[in-house]
This record gives sequence, structure tokens and C-alpha cells, in this order.
Amino acid sequence: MGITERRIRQKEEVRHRILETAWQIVREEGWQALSIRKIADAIEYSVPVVYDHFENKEAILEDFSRQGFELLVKKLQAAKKKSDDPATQLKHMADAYWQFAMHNREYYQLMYGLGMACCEMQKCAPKEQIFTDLVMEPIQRILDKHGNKEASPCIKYHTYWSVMHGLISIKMVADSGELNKMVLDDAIAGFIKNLEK
Amino acid sequence: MGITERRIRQKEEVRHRILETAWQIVREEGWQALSIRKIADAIEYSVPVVYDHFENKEAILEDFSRQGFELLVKKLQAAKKKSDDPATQLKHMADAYWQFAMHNREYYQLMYGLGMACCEMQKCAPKEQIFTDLVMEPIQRILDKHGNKEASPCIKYHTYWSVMHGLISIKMVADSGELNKMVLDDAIAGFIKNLEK
DNA sequence: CTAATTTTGCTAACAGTGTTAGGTAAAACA
DNA sequence: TGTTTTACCTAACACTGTTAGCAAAATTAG
Repeated sequence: MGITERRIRQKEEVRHRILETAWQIVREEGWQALSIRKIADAIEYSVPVVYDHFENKEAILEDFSRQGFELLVKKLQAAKKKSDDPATQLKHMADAYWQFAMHNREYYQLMYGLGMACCEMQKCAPKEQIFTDLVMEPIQRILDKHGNKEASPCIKYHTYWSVMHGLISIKMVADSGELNKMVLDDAIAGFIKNLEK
Repeated sequence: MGITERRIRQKEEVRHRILETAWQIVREEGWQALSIRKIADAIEYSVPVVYDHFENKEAILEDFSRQGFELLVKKLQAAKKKSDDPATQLKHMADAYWQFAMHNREYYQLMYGLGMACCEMQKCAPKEQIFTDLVMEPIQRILDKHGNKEASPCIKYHTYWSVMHGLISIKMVADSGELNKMVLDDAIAGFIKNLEK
């Protein structure tokens, strides 16, 4: 009885085309230009069909957000593997984070934009956990190596994260040109030096 | 001939009521709940009257954004005046920035939210200049005092700004509780220490 | 092979949004 | 008093997300 299988496959294909089309619209016109009707037109179906695959518009955005987090985690993991030295790992991850944001602006805007992030971050607790592990571990190693027992690794983790996010988010909204990767490198270098004290 | 004067005053009053009402809606229901029709209903005028005072909705938001920046600059200036020591000034300003963001969430969301900031920051070049002066000067003084000639004050300025913004913006979207003012203090302390090297 | 049932997809609407064209009544001026 | 300006409103346009209800097609059961 391969009939139902075929139907599921067909349904999956429409779902895929919705996401594909939506992504194309976002790339060409930005997030705020994305509408259900535009998607429906592009995939040559009527509007309610879109609602057969996604509960609402937010569900589509959440899907992209999830994709974005998965890609980012992969990039960060790959960056971390490039070295065994914790300080170098933190530098490489900052580099990867910067690259991700610059080459996937649409993802980044969605993931950390005001619209979604508040809802998304809490739902993505496991993903947040990955981030924590990824960053906390090298921080802890540096603190241990230098016998820095006063510093809280949790606070340091948030500091590291904030420095990266702050730089990139400012870069995104007010790309002044002066704000290049040197600033991030400087900030991360300062952060690491402060860990070693 | 005080007639025209009175009419100007009346017109100004309606404009003021529009802003007042809009602000109330934002406080009670958030930015995304603000609509022209709601404003019109609340001030007991028809919709087009709103457009006699503001070219469009964005103009209303820009007005709030301007208010926000003015208030923030005042707070930063006041914080800076509390001390003559440049490091203490940077700390006090970070403190004031944090306080501003926490006690004026609506302003902060608008000023640095994805929607406006891109358009706003460029228009507000003079305001940006104030920020630059406010922060760049103590940074330069610290660098000079410690004979740190390699470091670029421009890069340092952006670093300082990014650390603050990053922390607060993450706090805004994912208020985890762990992310408190201690993190900011830690980050700023590290930043200053790195200036003195 | 026919009849019942599920699935699929559509039209059309609802309740919003920002924005504007066009007309009317009131106020100010000559 | 007549003319012109101003103030204001109704009604619409072109969108948005979302859903109710119906018709046709595909699948399943008898």
C-alpha cells in the first residue's frame, strides 16, 4: 500500500516548496515583505493550502529560525574542533559566529530580531544548552589553567556571548564600515586576557 | 490677532495628545499593538486627522525614538559628570545605560529594535556624535595616561558600545535572570583593564 | 463497479492594518 | 455679506493574517 506513502511524500514536497519560496522572497525583499498570499501565489496554490502545512505565519518563521540555529551550531562546533587550545577555540568560534552573521544576514535577523527571539529562545532550550556547553567548557578550562577561582564561568559565558552579539547586532543595524571584524577580535582578545588574570 | 496663535496652540495640543495616547497604548499593549485607528479612536478624532500631524506611522515612531535618544544622552551626560576619573566615568555611563534600558524598555526596543534603528541611526548623526564624544574622550584619556599608543580609540569605542548593547539586548529578548548587572560590570571592568594595558 | 467517505483545494469572507481621495460644514477673512 | 481657507469626516483602496464552508477529486468499502 504505497499510496499513502506517495501522498505523504507529495504533501512533504508542497511543504518544502512553501519554505523554499518563502526563503526566496525573504532573500529578495526582506522579512517584512513575506506574506502568506505571496507564498501561495508563487507555489500556485490558494492561500488556505499554506495553512494545511503550517499552523500560522509564525510557524514558518520558527522553522527558519530552527534551521538557522542548527546551521550556527554546526559552524561553531566545526570552529571549535580546529584547535585544542581553549583560547584559540574561543577565537575561532567568535570568527565563525561573525562569518555566520555576515553570510546569513536573513537567518541572523530572524534568530535575534526582536520579533521572534523572545519566543524562540525559550522554546529552544536544548539548543541554548549546546551553546552553553560549547562556550562554557573552554572558558572553564582557561579559568582552571590560570587558577582564577573568583571569576564565575556563568558570568563570563554571558559576557562572551554579549560581546559577540552586541558587535554584530550593531553592525547589522548601523553598518558604519568602521565597525569591522577588528573590533570583534579586539573585544574577544580583551575578554580572554581578562579570563587569564 | 491672536486667532492664528490660538489655532496653532490647538493644533499643537492635538499633536501632543496623539503622542500621549500612542505612548499609553505602547506601554499597555506593546509597540506592535499601536495602530493609527486606535490612536484616532482614543483622541476622539477620525483617522485622517492623525495624518494632518504626522506624515505616516513611522513619523510617530521617529518622534519617540528622538525623545528616547535625548533622554539617554541626558542620562549619560549626568552619569559622566559624577566623576572626573575616566575609568569611573565609563563605569557610571555603563550603569546609566543599563538603568535607562531597564526603566525605559519601550524606548530601548524602539531605538535599537530592528524596525527603526537602521533608518534612525543615520538620520541622527549629530546624536551619534554626542555618543562618540561622550565615550571616546574618557577612552582616549585612559589610553594616554597609560601610554597605550597601539590601541585605536575608535575600535575601543565600538567595543565599549557593543558590550553594553549586546548585554542589554540579550537581556531584553531572553531575560534569563542569570543575566544581571553583574555581567555588565564584569564586562566593563575587563574592557577598562584592557585599555590600561 | 457502485456507493460512502475521506482528502484536497478553492472561493469568499472577517477583522485587522496603513494610507488617501473627495466632499461638507464651520470658521476666518475680505 | 460673500469668499476663501481650514477642519474634519466618510468611504474607499490595497494590503495583511486567518478561517468557514463548499465543490470536486481521490480513495476506500460494500
